[in-house]
Amino acid sequence: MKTLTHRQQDVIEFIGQTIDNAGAAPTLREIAAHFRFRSVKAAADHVAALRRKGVLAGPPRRARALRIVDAVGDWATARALGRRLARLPVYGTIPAGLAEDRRQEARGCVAVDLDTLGIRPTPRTFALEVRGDSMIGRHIVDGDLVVLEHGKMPRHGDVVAALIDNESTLKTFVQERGRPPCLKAENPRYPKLHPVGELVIQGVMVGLIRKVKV
Amino acid sequence: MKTLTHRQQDVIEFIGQTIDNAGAAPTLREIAAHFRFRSVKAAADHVAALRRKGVLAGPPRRARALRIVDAVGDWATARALGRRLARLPVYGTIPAGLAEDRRQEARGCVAVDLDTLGIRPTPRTFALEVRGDSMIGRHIVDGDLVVLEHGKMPRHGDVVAALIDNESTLKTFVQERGRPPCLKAENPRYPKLHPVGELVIQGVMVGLIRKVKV
DNA sequence: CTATACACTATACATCTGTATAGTAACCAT
DNA sequence: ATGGTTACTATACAGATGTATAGTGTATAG
Repeated sequence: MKTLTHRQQDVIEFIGQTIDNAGAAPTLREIAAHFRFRSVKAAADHVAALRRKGVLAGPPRRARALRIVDAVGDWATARALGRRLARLPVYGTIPAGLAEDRRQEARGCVAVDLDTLGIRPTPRTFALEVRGDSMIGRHIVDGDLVVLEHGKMPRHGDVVAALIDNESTLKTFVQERGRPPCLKAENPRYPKLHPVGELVIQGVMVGLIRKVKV
Repeated sequence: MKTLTHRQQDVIEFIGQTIDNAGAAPTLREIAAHFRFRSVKAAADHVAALRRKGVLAGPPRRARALRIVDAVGDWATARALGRRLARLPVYGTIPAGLAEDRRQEARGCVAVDLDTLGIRPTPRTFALEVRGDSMIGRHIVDGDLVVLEHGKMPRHGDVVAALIDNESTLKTFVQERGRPPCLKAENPRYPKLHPVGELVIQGVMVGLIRKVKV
């Protein structure tokens, strides 16, 4: 990675501070005003250079859309940006397609501390309210809120949400060598195996939230 | 606090998600596009209403400068999305006194959506990282984060944190009529009963957060 | 019935914002 | 000396953006 000049470090530090304080990146003119540039181009040049060096990102031509790339390096700005929260849609049952319009079928929302759950804020992350005790063997009980990530490759032993008979159910993903993958319910009272072929894996479990009834 | 309409909750939820995903608040036209408004004014009206109700802030006439009034502050109740969030201290083991100095011994912090967990934001609410499987019978496993409320009266069957041999352990609170209350471990491999008399109940479980190792 | 809040459509406008062109000046390596 | 990078000034412009005016329809409360 290319190193940043002193001036460039100043600029990216100001951008980071503005993001932390104001919640949004500064405009080029705000950068220019802060450093008393008489020309916006000076700020634009700096931002362009920082983009070129890979420490700034974001779509072009968009106001306040600058994002600081979390870089590892000497200059990495020590930004203590608190905890990152994501607001995930909660489903009672996941609609079949899991397309764009997820929000409309969502039952509500849950704010999740990403650092605590150790997950990245994928737009395809969602929560599912568990019904029944088919996963009691994995200590997932009725009423639990399971956080799932869509589009992730399930591995052997992962808990997944699958669409069975037009209903979302939690199952354990079983993949033994030389055999086709199956789904297993973690409760002796439930049918043990389902073929995976015709099924749709809607998400892989990454976390769980339980509310204790008081 | 004025309540938000359903539509307003949708709008602020979208704003929050955009901030989380893109790093910057959406413009009025982006909001309008997302909800398929044919007029920007619809989005402007919603934002104005959310500003009036105190859940949105930020300087006017500035692009992407919307901020959701932060709820993750200290113990002061605030709201994001009409949701109240609290930042709870996490302990590996609860210090004996459970006095003021909790933050210093705290291992970390977890932001919790109070509405999801259905708890009130008591300053005496905290989290405990579970070690061992003494509560496996209640489907609490090693590594789980148990949210507890201090000072609450435990009732029969509640899961409580108790100080035993200078260590915090989770137990089930047992109170049968005509007998003194006891503590019970939910694992046959553990001693079943403890007298309550000399013990200190440090908190009553109100919620649980599980992180799935990936 | 009237008034008020809500949820919009349609159009317009001043300003904000990113980007561009055309330079100046200092420094550094070849 | 020559070309390249850095660090700016000055001016300009198209499109993005917040805000405003005018109006429609639908609830809900007094």
